[in-house]
Amino acid sequence: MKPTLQAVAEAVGVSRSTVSNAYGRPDQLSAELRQRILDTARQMGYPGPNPTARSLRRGFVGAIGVLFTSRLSYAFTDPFAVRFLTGVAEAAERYDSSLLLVPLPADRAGARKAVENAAVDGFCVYCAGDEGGIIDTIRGRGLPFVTTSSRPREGDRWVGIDERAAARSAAEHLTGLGHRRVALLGHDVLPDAAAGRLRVADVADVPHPTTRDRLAGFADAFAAAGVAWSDLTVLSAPDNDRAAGAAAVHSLDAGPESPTAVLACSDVLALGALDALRAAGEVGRSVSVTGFDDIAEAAPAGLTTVRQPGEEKGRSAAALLFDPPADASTGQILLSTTLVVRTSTGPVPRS
Amino acid sequence: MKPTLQAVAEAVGVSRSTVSNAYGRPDQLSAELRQRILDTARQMGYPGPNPTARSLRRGFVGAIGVLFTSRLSYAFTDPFAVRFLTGVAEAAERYDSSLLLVPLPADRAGARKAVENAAVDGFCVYCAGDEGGIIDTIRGRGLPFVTTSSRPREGDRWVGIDERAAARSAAEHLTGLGHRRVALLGHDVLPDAAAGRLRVADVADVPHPTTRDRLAGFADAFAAAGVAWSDLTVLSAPDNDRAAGAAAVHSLDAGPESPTAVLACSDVLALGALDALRAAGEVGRSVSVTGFDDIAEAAPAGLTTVRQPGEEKGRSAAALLFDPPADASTGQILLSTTLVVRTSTGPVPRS
DNA sequence: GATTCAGACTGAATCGATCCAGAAGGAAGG
DNA sequence: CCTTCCTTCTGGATCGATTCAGTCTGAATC
Repeated sequence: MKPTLQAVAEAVGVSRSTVSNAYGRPDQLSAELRQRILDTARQMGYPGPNPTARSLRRGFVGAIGVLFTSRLSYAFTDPFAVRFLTGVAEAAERYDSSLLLVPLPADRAGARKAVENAAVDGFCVYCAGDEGGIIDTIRGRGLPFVTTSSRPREGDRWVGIDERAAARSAAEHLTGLGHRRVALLGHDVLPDAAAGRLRVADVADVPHPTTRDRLAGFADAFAAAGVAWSDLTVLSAPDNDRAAGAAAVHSLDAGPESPTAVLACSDVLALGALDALRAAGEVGRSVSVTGFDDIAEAAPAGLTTVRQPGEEKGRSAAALLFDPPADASTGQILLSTTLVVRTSTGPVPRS
Repeated sequence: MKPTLQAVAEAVGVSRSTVSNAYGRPDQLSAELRQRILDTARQMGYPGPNPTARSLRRGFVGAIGVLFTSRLSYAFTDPFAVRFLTGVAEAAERYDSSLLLVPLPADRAGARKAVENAAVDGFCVYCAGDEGGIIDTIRGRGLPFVTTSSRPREGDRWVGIDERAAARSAAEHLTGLGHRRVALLGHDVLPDAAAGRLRVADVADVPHPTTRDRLAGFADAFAAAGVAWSDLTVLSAPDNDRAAGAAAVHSLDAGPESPTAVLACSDVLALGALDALRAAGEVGRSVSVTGFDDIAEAAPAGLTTVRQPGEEKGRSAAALLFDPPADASTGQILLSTTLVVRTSTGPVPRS
């Protein structure tokens, strides 16, 4: 068993307070005594104050929690999530804080427990529409938190983009090129829905807020161009990855009535769409594709997409947690987006 | 202030133990009383047992630490490190444990402190040759740990590959194709060395164990083919990323005596090498390139490389931590590697 | 010589739970 | 009726530190 601070105190013949001070407040004791304490401590194999006990007494932990809506191990496979995490990590480094990644079990009760048991000073929540009442659980613990969901509650700290306007800009690019018959591709557009083509009565029915907002933004542009929501094809992918995007686009049957463009809610889905179109022989961009995020793979693939600052998002979220704005109304950071036009989009081919 | 367990106990009129049991050991009290306790707790806004206090008393935390040799935010930019982390996360999910990512300050003392202050039950150390005495600090705390460095100490838990043999296989592929004049490309080959071409008297001088072993493996194959270490060109990149790899290869001057192949110690460096060669107009693989790791970008780029199982490495490391082998001698897991031949390598062009 | 003051160190209270030996009460067994 | 045995609940010890109000000592000030 490792010795405790108490044991060191006894060995040196001083009080516990003094040993504690030797570690945490060097100015509270003479240099010689401090050295003597540290020496015997080392010699006894005392590893320094127990972090847990210290946290308990001090009332703070020195770590912030990061919560992902999806399974934790999936989060790492999503390039944009990784960029977010990179930003959070940068901030954590600067503030000398650790990052606690908390896996959330799929069941509501389990997720709740996981959040309640996390020893942290606050939370960064990545892209949750408060599925499973996570946010409420955090609030219940009285811990500060920052979300990146589309719908911040009044007074909550938040960092994000104008999802709807950003999506609209991509769609307007396509309407400008003459596209009217298009497919919208999102992840889990409707709950429990099969993959592939879907009938969605109303955009408001889409449960995931980010997907909903982006689809709505797409729809805005097409409405302005005279295309009704009901005339848009909606494709759903069961996962937010390349393969699922490809599979969804495969479900479209080719033909004179098939879409001239695919607007995806994320780059990974868009890249999948490109894969599928290439496999189907639709070379030379007979079908335009747009993505969202501008991940690293987008540029080499020539994907036209909406760029949002991933690392910046993470950095800002963490910063908002570490030094909270004096005025609560300053707690919402809106980041800007840019449409990046590459080769994956072009005018409607005359058939 | 949030109420404590004590406050709930008083409100219900029972002892603290009973409230504690209501949360942690439902079988220790009647169902009705338990319900009554839980109800008043909820109503009082009691968020459940304080995780830190619980950890202190119980003596375990429910989180494992993950340590990276490099800056934490850099780790996320390295695709192979992310795959490792994905594997660790998978295991953590299965074992209901959280992951504490601890940023290590650059200075030795700071790094030591960071490790000492981490509230965890054990550590996974990614790719450290015990820089800064990290391993010793962990050992000093008496915590279990798993390393992935090339040189495990007797009895330490470890998961990794035979770096030297794996590297040798890549080099043998090239000697088989007739290459004799080649460049070896690694990250920080010598301490404080300038980027680019380097004189390395002996492979043993390379400080980073992984780089050292891989370079040694390359050298083995060439030695067998009659090429001495001193006849090999060594290139050093200041960072382990694509840009640095490209820059290092740029420093080679073209000419009849220039290398016919570049053997990189990682895929990102190799991809950078390809970038540089392409930029220099060396199209049609007049220069062969090999990488190491087989990250996702390797296949689309046609990069010949040594595949090592990234997620598996993380998964095994975490598993080794969560359920330690009964027999200490079983604590070393050697994963296998495969040479994946793609289009980036070919026979020496006849000039 | 009395007073003040700074520096060095101590001790008890505290952080918020969990654990364990044991008490109280009632049911079952002989 | 007395034992034995459960079930249910209690109280105090404990986990390993930090904090803060003091105490003590010796030097400086007037």
